[in-house]
Amino acid sequence: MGRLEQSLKGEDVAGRGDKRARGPYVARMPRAAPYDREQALDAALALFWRKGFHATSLKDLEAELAMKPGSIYAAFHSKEALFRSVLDRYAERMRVELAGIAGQASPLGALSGYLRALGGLLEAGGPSRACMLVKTLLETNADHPEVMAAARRHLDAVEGDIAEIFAAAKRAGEIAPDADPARLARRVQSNIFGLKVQAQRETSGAALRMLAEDIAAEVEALRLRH
Amino acid sequence: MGRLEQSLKGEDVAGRGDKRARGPYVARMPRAAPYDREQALDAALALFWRKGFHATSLKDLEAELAMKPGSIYAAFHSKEALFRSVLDRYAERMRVELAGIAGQASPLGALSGYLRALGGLLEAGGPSRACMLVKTLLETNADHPEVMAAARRHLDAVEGDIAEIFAAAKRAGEIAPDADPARLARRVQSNIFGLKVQAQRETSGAALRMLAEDIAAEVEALRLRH
DNA sequence: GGCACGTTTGAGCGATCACTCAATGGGTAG
DNA sequence: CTACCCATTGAGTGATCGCTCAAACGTGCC
Repeated sequence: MGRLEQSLKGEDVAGRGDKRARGPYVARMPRAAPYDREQALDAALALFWRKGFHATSLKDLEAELAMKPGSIYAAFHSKEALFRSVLDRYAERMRVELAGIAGQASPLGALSGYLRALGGLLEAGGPSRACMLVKTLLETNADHPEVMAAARRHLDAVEGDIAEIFAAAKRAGEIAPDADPARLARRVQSNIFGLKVQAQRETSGAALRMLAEDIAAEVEALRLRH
Repeated sequence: MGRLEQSLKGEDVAGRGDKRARGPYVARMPRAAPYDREQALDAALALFWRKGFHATSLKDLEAELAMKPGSIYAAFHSKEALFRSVLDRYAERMRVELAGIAGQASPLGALSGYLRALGGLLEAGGPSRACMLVKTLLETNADHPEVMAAARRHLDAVEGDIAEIFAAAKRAGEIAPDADPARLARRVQSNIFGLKVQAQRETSGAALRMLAEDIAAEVEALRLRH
């Protein structure tokens, strides 16, 4: 189990009470948590994704999570740690999407379909059009090395997932046997980066759909003719 | 003269002394400014480009510009106004680069050469590998609407400049007469966005060069065969 | 009911934020 | 040289930052 999944499983279900050392384990039902950790993380995700790390204050989080500062710190340790948990959550969801593509009968077709669907990004509601990993990569500097490292690690993992799609396409005989999945993956990932930045500009939906169409066509062009 | 150029000319050369209303103009040589405005703007550009708007504090600026807070406010009015001046400066320099391409005998060749050269981004020193306009677009929210609007406006202008390159290529007979410069421009701009984000990840220089090669080849593929 | 336990609370901590203004001092005109 | 003018100074403004902790409180066990 990778670090990513591990942290997503939720570093002990109710992560509080880890400040003082405790005696031997006593079977006792602790008080039911009056907040829903999953729900709180989702709320934090929406907030951080929309506003970014620096522009999100604890006051914002208190309001969005409906938690007092003490509770937030007991549950998540610090603003930065909460952000990292949220970033893990975001990356994991993105990876689940991509893992579904590699499993399809036609990985290449599924990928181009996924890319074409990104053309509708402006219509889809959500905290932000841009990729949270990219936003984090661009706004983070040496002052928060662990956040930056986490973003890079997640981007590497996503790139690997895309490479796996191409590997599957190769196994299915959809693309040339000598194709380089890693290189193709980097190219596709760059295309997604670029498209999502364009979506953040809020240009016309038509322009975005054309762009997605171009990108999807580029992937389809890899398909071998029989 | 566009707003961009106007603001770059430097909203009155020594922008101070505009606080109190003055009497009729008196010909008098003011004291020579003990700081160099151009140099200060360059220093601010490097700092803001590297750290972003939110993560750059006035204290950082005081150190980098070697100016005291009062002087900074007298010269640039506010942190946000200084940032906008700096963003204008950045965009103008980018546009100068692009304008040089459209003027070449082979605009298409010059463009693909420019793109291929982006493969060396990791070796080139500089405040950041990523595009400052994109960084600003992604980190800015409704709290700073004018900054966000400025970033969008500059990105539109840059896209227009790239479209002009394709228009020039069309006039030179390099690409198909029915090619759509606007669509091609958006595609190339997205490619640049994606590549610069990849550069910010600090992946290997070899991978970046391959990516730049792929992007340049895509542009060259538009060339008509004779 | 009463005790023990641990979570939640929220006022408030010191630090830092963007920013101001009375005082300073260097330069020019006469 | 003296007088004046204005750009520069930098200590200090109130607000907000991320964060803490003693007190209040709800829950399960006896």
